Amino acid sequence: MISYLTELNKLSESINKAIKEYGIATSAIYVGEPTETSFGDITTNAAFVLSKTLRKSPYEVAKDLIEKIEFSEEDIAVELHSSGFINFRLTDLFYLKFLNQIIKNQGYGKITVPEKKKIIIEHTSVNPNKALHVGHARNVVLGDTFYRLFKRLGHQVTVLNYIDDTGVQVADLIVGFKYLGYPLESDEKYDHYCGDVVYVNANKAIEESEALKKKRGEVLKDLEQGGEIYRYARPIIEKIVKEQLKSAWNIGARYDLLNWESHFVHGGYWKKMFEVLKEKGLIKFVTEGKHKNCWVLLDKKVLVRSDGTAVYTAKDLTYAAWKLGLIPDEFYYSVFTKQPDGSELYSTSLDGGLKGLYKPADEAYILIDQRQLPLQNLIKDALKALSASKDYKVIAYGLVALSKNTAEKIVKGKVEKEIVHMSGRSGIYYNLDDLMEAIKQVALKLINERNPTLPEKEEVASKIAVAAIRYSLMRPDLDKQIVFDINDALKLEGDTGPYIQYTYARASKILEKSNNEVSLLNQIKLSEEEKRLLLQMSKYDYYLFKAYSSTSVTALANYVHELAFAFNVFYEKKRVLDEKDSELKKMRIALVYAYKQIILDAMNVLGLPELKEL
RNA sequence: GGGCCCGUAGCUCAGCCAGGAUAGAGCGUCGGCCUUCGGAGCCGGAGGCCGCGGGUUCGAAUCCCGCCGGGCCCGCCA
Repeated sequence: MISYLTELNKLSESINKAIKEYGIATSAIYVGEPTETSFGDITTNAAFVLSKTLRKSPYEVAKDLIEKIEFSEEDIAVELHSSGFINFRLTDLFYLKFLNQIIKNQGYGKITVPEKKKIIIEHTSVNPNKALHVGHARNVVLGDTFYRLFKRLGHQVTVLNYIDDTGVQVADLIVGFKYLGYPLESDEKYDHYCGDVVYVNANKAIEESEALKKKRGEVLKDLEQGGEIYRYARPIIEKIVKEQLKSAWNIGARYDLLNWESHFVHGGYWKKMFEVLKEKGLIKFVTEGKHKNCWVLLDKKVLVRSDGTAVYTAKDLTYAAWKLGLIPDEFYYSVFTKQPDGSELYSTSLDGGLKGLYKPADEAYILIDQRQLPLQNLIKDALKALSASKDYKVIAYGLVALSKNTAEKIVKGKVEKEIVHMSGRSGIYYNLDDLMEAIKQVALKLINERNPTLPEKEEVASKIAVAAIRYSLMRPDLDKQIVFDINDALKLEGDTGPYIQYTYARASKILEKSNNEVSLLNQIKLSEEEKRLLLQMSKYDYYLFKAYSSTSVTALANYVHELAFAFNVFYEKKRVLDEKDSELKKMRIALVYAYKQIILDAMNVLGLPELKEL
């Protein structure tokens, strides 16, 4: 394998080896990208770190150290900077080998972690009583992107979606249908109808009526017990889930398994969990104080009330433990539906189907918004105490709120606050399907202006919308709150998903016109733009691993944008097809070919749909 | 009362984890590139006490402490 990362690792090793000759225990030696590209491709601050103990200037140390570092001069050139940084540059020969490798492999090649793991990732998990809004979309996009990343790195990944079909939100909806007379059918998309009309109004009515509150309590109890009302509700819920899935599929997501909360409840999983917790001494029965007669987890959180019923966190904990195989799996599994990517989506079941379909995971990831972090960390601590070898990983992200502007459009009136939080209950949210449609219309308009003869405009516009939505939701750092503004969301220029798709289309067009005549190179002569593009291309694996080890796709998305930018600069400055020098032309075709392979690979990881033309 | 996150250009954000070389993008703005392998592009200009104060250090946007501003969480609820 020839890549930036492999060269970086080799250098890092040999720098550390060279430092050992000084007999100094090293810590925090940086070997990596320099702050500015003009300094080189790889840099190290080793001389600064050593200068303290050696009592010499960084430059003096670097001058000496540089002689001790071993590397292949074929691939790397070294430079000593007057500041004391040692900078390395990849050579033309390195790039020649790198290009040929891609041409031979017809792609970047295998990028595999040293240790393949069984990973479970849970995302989406939206209450099945309404449509997905842009806040849920952040969860779906991040979850699906991590799934794609793990998969790309060679892990065995299972994607779960948890359906809370026994909660209050569903109970509200059922009250609306059963006692408030809302019709069971509608011409509207069903999840929109249920969320926008039935749930919002039912909730309002329930809050205002003690009698309805009592009814809701009965519904809730029946859902838990799997009685008559549960059987009435089940088909309604399934219909909503199917619509929610469509919205998620539309932006490129897929799942392996639906976990129904009712199956955990009716299957008695909490009782099993309770026994495990008791046996390991993680929960204690409290005999006095404010938690008298309750069972408390890790001296922090009540899990069983004084009346003997379990709190919601108990269900969360049970589910988490099940993922890691800490309680036995007694479910049956059956096919719920077929997905657009051709795969089958399974569902848990209590009566009939396959058994033991899913093996416990080594690592279980869950995507949550920041508000749930304290609770999920508690679960993480509890699981750690149950089994040290298993890893429960929480990926928390900032909330998606609405800008004042956008909120005013939804409530159709004045809004005081600069930022408005979405709320399914009060009907303040921007639905994902609506966003898709709005961006699609903008894209369609652009296509009609710029490329009116393009075939399958609708489909192309959809793919542009997917790229725009996914990129904008994965690009900000996880910690950052996103203030969603519809006017900003409709912009398709600059640092966006479509920008990246566009460079792929440009590369595809050139290759198509060259009749795809790509062949291995014997020599190489590179301009600044070409070298810069190749450098970016060689860094692909470096950023994939970085995204995995830091559990963040921000830097990866950023990198892909820079890669696309490097291609655009090359494209502006150098001609490919009308280049007179045949060797140069051959080299540039190879370069474009390699770019296309890598950007496509990257787009697959980020879930940006491929477009040969737009 | 206790805790978490954010604060970098007019706006939206990278960079902070592993301190180091002139703090970078996008949008907007002003100007340039249609003799176009497709302009959803490229090039340039203007625009920064990196929230404030202190500390550590030869060196701080980055680490530590305090404050200010914004968002959020903390029930035997779900």
